[in-house]
Amino acid sequence: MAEKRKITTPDGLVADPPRDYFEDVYAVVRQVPRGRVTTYGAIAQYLSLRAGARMVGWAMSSSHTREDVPAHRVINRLGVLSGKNFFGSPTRMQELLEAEGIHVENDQVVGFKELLWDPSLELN
DNA sequence: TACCTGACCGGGT
DNA sequence: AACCCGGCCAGGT
Repeated sequence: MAEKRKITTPDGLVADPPRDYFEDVYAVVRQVPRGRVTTYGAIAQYLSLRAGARMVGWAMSSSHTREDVPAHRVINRLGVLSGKNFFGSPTRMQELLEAEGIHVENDQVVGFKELLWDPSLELN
């Protein structure tokens, strides 16, 4: 996993360098265990991304070519499959989750709070 | 340039 | 949970 780093702007503000946090995001997603899920916000918080959870979603939208990134395990804070339209078919994301024993009802992971894998708690 | 939208989120109501 | 709001910032128009 790439080193977390900060840059300082001429204004003296500390910020994340633009754009290159994509790889950091993928590195975290690759560590989400089978049968567990994580959220955009949890990833953003773990990486201290100033850009926030929204840009984690942006990073994920560019991950479709990466077979080694289990993008289906990333859901929103309410347990909803908000990214399902970025998978081949409308049901693909759900099918991938169910293949891991995760139950989905109405585009929402059943019992997602118990299945949540928070990198801030699980990683060092 | 200005405005809009979006795999988002936390806080307030 | 639901709704609204402001904050976040990359791309498109």
